[in-house]
Amino acid sequence: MSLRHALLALLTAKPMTGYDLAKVFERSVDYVWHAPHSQIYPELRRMEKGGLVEAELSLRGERGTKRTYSITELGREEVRRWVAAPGPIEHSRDVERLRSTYLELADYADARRYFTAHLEHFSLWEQRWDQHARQIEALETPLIRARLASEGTGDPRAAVAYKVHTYRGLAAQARLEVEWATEGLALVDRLEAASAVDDGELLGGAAPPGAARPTRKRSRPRTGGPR
Amino acid sequence: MSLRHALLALLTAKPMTGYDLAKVFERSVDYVWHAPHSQIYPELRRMEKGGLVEAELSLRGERGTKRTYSITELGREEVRRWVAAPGPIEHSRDVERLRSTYLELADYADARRYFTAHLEHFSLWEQRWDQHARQIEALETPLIRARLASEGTGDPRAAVAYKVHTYRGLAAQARLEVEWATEGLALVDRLEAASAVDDGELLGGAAPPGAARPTRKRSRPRTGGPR
DNA sequence: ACAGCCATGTAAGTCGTTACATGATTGC
DNA sequence: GCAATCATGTAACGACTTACATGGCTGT
Repeated sequence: MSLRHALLALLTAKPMTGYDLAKVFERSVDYVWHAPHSQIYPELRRMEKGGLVEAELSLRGERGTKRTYSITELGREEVRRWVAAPGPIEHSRDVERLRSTYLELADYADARRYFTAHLEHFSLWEQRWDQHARQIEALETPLIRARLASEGTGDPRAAVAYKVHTYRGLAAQARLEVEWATEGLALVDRLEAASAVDDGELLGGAAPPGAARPTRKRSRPRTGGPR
Repeated sequence: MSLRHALLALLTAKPMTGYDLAKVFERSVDYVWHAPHSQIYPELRRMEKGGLVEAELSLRGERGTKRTYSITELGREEVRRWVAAPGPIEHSRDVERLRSTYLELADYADARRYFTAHLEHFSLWEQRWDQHARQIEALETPLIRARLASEGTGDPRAAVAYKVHTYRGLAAQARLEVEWATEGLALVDRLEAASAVDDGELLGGAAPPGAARPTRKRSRPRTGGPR
């Protein structure tokens, strides 16, 4: 139920509509979680029923109603409880690592594409997270300003410090991913070079000495890339 | 559909039963993904229907049937396609970071508990992943031996190298998490010290000069920890 | 005989993705 | 008038969790 707590946490800063919240999730700034509006609207309704949030209605045209949600005291308690209750940490489930475990099934060109895409993705995110950390530190985002202006949300210096620490942590993670991908590219180079040497030896007629190395078998010809 | 590909990738090493596969996922070794048997058995059936795997049946008692699955050529193609096709990297969705963003809602003792639990969790995993990388490098796990003995699975040196690189990457990630949590603990100390100083000043009667600092308001008394 | 592991499943429910669907307001 | 953005929903489907349920084999 993390979506619920993410929404409650955001609403401690200021009242927002479902649309606002979806924006924060989707295209913005507060990037540690993600959810589409199709998940957000029903969840807000459920939370309203549960008394965790309250909606202020305003009409738009004949039929449209805009619902601006604020967190209730019950909601505040719930989010406090959630932050303070650690609970066991979830299992890692990382598609990219899963894929990289089996890169030997692809050819060198594909492996390079894989690591290159990884590198580009995470160097983009490193920048985003790092910049976001700096913006929060400088109190430049609307959300952190709203949060500091709001009452009953704990020590404001702590609010800033924890967020900065979180986003810097994410940036450091991304930096590590970039390093890992760079090393991955170097690894592909080494593997390809080693394989080329073997082929040379084989062409030269001399089998590698002593090695009980299993047959290297290409189950089908490579489709692209020089070798 | 990563479960499907994880299963297919494991079956490239050797034929296994659902139980074997669940073991690999749950309590073992190949830890980059996780799935319970309740997810594995139906998925194997679906893959069998789709012709990606084949089951060899053996009877156990009157009614029991053991199904040992092997990957088919179609399955091999599917897993190769999956490894070679990068596809966009998924959004990060990290409950722990989400929580740490809002630690100001908890008290200092809870924040310390949070970072301590994080630290312990990831230092355990760092060891596991690092050890696993070393075991694969030394060809000590049954699975990597089976894989090297099997045919048509690409360059065996690459198979080892990519796995080692993956698990070392995971270990490095875990190491970073440990550092992050350690810094987090230091941060809590600093925040608490700063807050104690403020209280001292306030008790001494002198308001801090010039600062347009928002009111620090404790919405309810802290429940634990010295201050 | 009993414990522990081997072995396979079903069911209910939640969470999340993707696509479908509608309409209002604002600025050019 | 049109495009972009504001604003809110539903539906179908797939992924994942947790609990329930059953029975065989092996060693002590």
